[in-house]
Amino acid sequence: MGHAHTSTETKLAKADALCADKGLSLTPLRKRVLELLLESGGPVKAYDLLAALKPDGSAQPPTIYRALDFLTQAGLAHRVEALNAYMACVHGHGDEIAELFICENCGTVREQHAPALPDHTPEGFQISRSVLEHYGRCAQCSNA
Amino acid sequence: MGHAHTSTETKLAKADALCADKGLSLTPLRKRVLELLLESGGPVKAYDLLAALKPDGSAQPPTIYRALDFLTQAGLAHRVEALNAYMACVHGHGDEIAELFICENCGTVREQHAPALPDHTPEGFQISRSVLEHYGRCAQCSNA
DNA sequence: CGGTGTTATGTAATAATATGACATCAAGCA
DNA sequence: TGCTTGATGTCATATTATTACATAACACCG
Repeated sequence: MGHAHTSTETKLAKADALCADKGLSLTPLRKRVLELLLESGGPVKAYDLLAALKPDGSAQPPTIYRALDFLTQAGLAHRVEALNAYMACVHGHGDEIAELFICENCGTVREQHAPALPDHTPEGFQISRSVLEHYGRCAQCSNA
Repeated sequence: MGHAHTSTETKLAKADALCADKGLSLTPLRKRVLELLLESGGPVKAYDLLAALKPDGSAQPPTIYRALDFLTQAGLAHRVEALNAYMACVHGHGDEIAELFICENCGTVREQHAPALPDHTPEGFQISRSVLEHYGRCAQCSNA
């Protein structure tokens, strides 16, 4: 099978399994939002998802924010803080944090695990969530 | 003098010097905003700054956003991405990035330089700005 | 001195992002 | 059946940020 590009369906199936494991319910709505994120392949704005979900404009903001909350809690999506956007997260990071490289020119995002960030945590501080994002220009756009 | 707590005025003077160096102009308005940030000692929301600036409500949003843009460009303040807030940055980080530890309970933020983050930068990616923020509970609040 | 360009600020309007509150619905189960 | 719980629908509104254009301040040059 190689390591090539996993299909959206496969990823959705994985998400199903993962939710089943954790006792979470990946409802049709939530699954559809995840699918939209996967199809996009990059960060997507909440209101764009909302529009994609119901092109007639009939869906209200809480719909999408709730789905996104669920997906981020479940570890199936990240919020890209500095873009106010969201993206699918296919690889379950265990406790490792996601490290994002975001091209300000073309908008592509490269994601990787950030293994073993050196620890400067103040004595006694309990981390619940970490954000590590880099902005700049990707190789393509640097050359242009 | 010890290393104890540097006064706001001292920090403002430093900011003046720093701007002079770089050929930037720390106007009264910008300086006042920096002062407000310094006085607060923590992250402050844009609209709160706006209110503090002109308690009569006469100041408009662009006023504060422009000042904040200037300060962040000048390296005198950071935007705390995941809070949509801003805080003064007294120590000029050279090229090192700021690492923030943000207590979700009491709202305090501890800032440090993040020396030598291990480099996972994709080949050719040019970083212009990095965000490293940790959310959780500080020592005080963990115990409580 | 007057004109001209540049940077900073003022002001009005509106866009973009996000949440609160309450109603409804569907599934599981006492 | 009726109750409880979790999910979704819907309306209203709060919060955060930008666009566009007007004015002011100030240096520079003729």
